[in-house]
Amino acid sequence: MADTQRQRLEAREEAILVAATAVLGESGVDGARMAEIARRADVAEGTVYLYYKNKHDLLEAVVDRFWRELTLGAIAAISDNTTATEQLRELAHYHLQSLITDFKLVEITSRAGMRHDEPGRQLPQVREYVRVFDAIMQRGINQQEFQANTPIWQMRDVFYGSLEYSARTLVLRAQGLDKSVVENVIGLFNLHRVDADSDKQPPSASIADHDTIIEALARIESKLS
Amino acid sequence: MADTQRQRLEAREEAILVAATAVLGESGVDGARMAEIARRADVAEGTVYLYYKNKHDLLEAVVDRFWRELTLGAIAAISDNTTATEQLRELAHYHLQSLITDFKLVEITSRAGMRHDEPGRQLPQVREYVRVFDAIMQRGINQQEFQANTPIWQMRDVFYGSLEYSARTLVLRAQGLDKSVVENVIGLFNLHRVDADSDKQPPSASIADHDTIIEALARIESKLS
DNA sequence: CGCTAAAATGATTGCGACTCATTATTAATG
DNA sequence: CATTAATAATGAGTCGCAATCATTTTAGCG
Repeated sequence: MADTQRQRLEAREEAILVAATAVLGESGVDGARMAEIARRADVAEGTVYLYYKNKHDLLEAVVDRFWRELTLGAIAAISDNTTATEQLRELAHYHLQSLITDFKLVEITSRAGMRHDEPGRQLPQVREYVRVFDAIMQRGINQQEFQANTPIWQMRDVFYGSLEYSARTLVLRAQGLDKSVVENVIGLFNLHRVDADSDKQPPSASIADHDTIIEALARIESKLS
Repeated sequence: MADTQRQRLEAREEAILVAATAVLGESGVDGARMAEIARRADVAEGTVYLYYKNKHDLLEAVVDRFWRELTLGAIAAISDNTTATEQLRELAHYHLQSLITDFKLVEITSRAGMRHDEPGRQLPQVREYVRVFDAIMQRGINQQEFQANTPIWQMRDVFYGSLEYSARTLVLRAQGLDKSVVENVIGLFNLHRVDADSDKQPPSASIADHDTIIEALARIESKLS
């Protein structure tokens, strides 16, 4: 049947993509050999080029899929009936965890977006991914949970920038996910609320996380009145 | 004279580095040809390899010099007799401006640090550069201008992460430096302004208890709205 | 000068991405 | 089924470029 034929083609394309993801993850972009990818996908080297124009194209496809799945995961990780702040916390936690787990693919991503003629370029699927943040933030602003005095794009850059740099640090130190990072980043967006109550802010603690608790209590307390 | 000889060698090395910086900036890492670099430095292709082991080595040297100069610029950009907050503002301004101006070299930097075996790796000179932030922040904490409840490395990641992402956005939109970004980032650090009476606090509970508390607080908070 | 070591050269090599003439497979048709 | 056209797959061969190295040039010194 024509249907089976089509499925076989899709299966081949998929096999190549899977093989490419594995090899790129293991060896990095420069270390990855097209011959090795073809071998693992169980196709001839020339066949790869029937499905992907060149190595960079294949790289983009791998990265694209990664972020598409990450987007789905992010949406799934967010509870429906909760505050924007809590959703932001869930997103931050999911994002940081993902970055740490697949940091190599994150690095490869920046590689895929590099074109000497168009600096700073982001892949479409990455742009799609960050919309998750935008949606939460917009809702938080609409419901006056967040203040709208800073443009969303700036908050987005703070959010993703902080988390990526934090992930890099944690990966570098071979630490796992550090929840205090998440709380710290979330805290950045509660700035103004906490500030309003700052006159009764207690002295600092020697342990960083301690303040996280105090701040959460402050937020809760402010909501009760 | 031996002195003249040495100077000639250094001049050659310098010429190669300058040529490499130009070509890499114009064509990107993959687009840059060693032959072109040699040509511009007015040496034979083989000569380049007397000074730099290979292309990646040359790339690292270019990036290394860039960040060394940036470090000097940052130190110069900071006033001596002012508050830590103001110094932070000056640093943020200088950093963002530099990132925008030389964004290509920033992208190339991440490329230079990529090694498939050691993810997240940062070049030594970049590590040196971020010390400028650390010094300011440490002083701010010592003088109780900032609170010490968040580890410096987390603040550093917030600072540089936010600014790099913001720079990317601004470059992408072909906007120039946006001072509101600087103010926004600085604002993040005024969050935890210290109150006059910051004294000792008892150490926190065990990690297990701590996480339980955080999660319980999150649940409670989410139910309040 | 002549001699030696250091420096520079560029033709040559090796590797790996990509091509393309050839072969194999599938679908269509009588 | 046999025949044929169209589509898919192959892998030996091409080509571009980083890196090498046998050869030549230059510098230092008595």
